[in-house]
Amino acid sequence: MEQETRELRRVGLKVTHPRMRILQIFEEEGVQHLTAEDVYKKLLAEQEDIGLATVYRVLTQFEAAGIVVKHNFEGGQAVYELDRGKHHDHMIDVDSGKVIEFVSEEIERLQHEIAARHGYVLEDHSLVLYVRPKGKGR
Amino acid sequence: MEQETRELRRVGLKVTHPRMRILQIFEEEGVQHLTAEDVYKKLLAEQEDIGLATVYRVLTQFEAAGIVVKHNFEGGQAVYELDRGKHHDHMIDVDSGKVIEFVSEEIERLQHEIAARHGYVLEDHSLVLYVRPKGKGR
DNA sequence: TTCCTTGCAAACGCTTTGCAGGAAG
DNA sequence: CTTCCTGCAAAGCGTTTGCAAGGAA
Repeated sequence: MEQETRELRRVGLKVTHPRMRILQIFEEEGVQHLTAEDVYKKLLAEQEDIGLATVYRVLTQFEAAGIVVKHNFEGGQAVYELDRGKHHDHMIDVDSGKVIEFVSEEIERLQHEIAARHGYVLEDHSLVLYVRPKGKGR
Repeated sequence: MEQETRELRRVGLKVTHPRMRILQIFEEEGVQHLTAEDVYKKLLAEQEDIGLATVYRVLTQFEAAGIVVKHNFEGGQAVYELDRGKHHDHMIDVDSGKVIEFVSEEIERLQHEIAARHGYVLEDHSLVLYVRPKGKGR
């Protein structure tokens, strides 16, 4: 409560009920990757009367403020996760839809190298591995 | 003409005018990455009376047939390119929107390694580097 | 003749926006 | 009290689909 209030003030957003509740949802244990609709449904389940449009607006503001990171994985819906500061890429289990995070300094390094080799500076990147549990053939 | 006809027959699609023209557009010199709308506009410019819905349908069929590969880069529109057999990833110049292709055996290898380390088999992946010309600060 | 394919317009799914009332500072 | 925020409904955008007419094999 205190923490969320400070976080919102820090990024210059008014401390409103919808923003507090949405921020809290992302800070719950075990919550990692949520679509706008996931957030909306969680709010409904908690008897909150917050519109889907507001969820989108708040998530967009959170993204601009660096509170949250947005990912455009395959399949329409964008996914959001709290920005905990440490960069990582994602692996998606195509059977279960589960999202696994990973970090590879080696790949990060190679990316910069490749960009440089072509006369560019790496600004950002998107890497997603689509995987299947070992042994469960297609 | 002959070539396209064979290609369509090979994948079991009837040889129709829209399919021929769309395939030809992708085989033009210098053409690499096109959105459905890019294709549609090129057809219009050539006085072809082919609907946008048909372009989408044909591209979807081409993708299923392995004639074309679809990419979901940032920003709404999907991008298609001819599948020339050799896998590669993409680098996007965020200033000009230019798309550059590259291959890194090293990164490919690391991806398999990372998936394996987590008990998975790599089925597919998506890697896009967002870059800016060296020396042109943000 | 028999499917497959096409163009059109309508429908779709996700996201954004205009507006008027309501809350935060 | 002023400005920002919200819910609602409508609009937007890229893509898909139902339908009846038209074309390939």
